[in-house]
Amino acid sequence: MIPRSARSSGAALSAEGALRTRGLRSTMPRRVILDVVRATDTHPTAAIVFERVRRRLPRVSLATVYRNLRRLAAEGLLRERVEATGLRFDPNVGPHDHFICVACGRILDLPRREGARRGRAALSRGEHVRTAARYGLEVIDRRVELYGRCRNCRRRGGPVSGLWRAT
Amino acid sequence: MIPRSARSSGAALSAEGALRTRGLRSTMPRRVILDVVRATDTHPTAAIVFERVRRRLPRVSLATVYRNLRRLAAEGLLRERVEATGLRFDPNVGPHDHFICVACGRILDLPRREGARRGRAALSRGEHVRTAARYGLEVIDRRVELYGRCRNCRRRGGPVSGLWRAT
DNA sequence: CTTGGTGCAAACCTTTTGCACTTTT
DNA sequence: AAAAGTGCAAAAGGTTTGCACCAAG
Repeated sequence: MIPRSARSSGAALSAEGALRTRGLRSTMPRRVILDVVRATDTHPTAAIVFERVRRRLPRVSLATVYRNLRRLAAEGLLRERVEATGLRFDPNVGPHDHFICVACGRILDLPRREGARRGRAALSRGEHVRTAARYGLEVIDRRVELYGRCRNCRRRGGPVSGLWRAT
Repeated sequence: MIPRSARSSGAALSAEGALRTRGLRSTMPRRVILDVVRATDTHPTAAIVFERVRRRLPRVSLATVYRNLRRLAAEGLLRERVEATGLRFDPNVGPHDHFICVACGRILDLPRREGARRGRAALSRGEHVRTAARYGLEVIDRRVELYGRCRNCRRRGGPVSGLWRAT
């Protein structure tokens, strides 16, 4: 949905380099964890990341995976998202929204309408921000999720699965 | 933010009546649980609901509170929301968005721009839906959360607390 | 050598489940 | 009387923490 090349701001840097810029020690588990999430476009859970990291480093512990995912998110190298199924991690740290297919469960990244512009100014427009401003609220960030059916599921007329719990 | 009178569609009905309309048995714990959440505008967790229900019915169990909150949400009498801190329950089942103050943690309901209209048609407009349509996605519902500082916190210049984990 | 990171196991918390008993219809 | 709901206790996730050992700067 979002061109791969633009997905992760700073993804141009190797894991090694990205860690350096944040003053984080470059340990083997940490590098692999970051690499694994970056190779992803499905917002993996900690368990999924753990499983994949283990293929490369059979001795890592789940605790290490959690500690690092949290840390990497805190440093802005990943984005953390709370889902009904648990925590998920997104290598795309730029501004974008999500579409969740209620038939197949897939999560798609959606570009922001104002995505072309940069910084705080990008948020000065848009209906939500205007609505909030009317109440004296200062908007810093936002989270938008659309629920529906993706192109494939529409085509094959897939039903809305039980996966769709209220948002 | 949203007038109390319009907060819960169907809130005009007593808990008793609301349960009837869904074919749910009207048991004492169930009525009190619904009443407690309805008396709320802070999206309480199950634990909070449990504590308040217990003041009126000292013998209820946490399991009963969970079972009923879930059931009431499934029947559309409450709305269930997944937060970092756990499940939260919202008596406002009409379409609305949320504003979360990153300084004090308060959650405010925001009316939808198209709130005046009704049904599926209400969603046919808006930037997100248009964006999604461009990708062949059919939008059924959406969840919007704005993060920022509320009027009070702006006034007293409160800092953005550590409460603000990435969304 | 010092600081920070790691593995392991145990602890934690929130949510769910099995079962015998009670209440609603 | 049948069906649905309840309390209790135990189980089940998913995530965090304490601690002794190890590695990076």
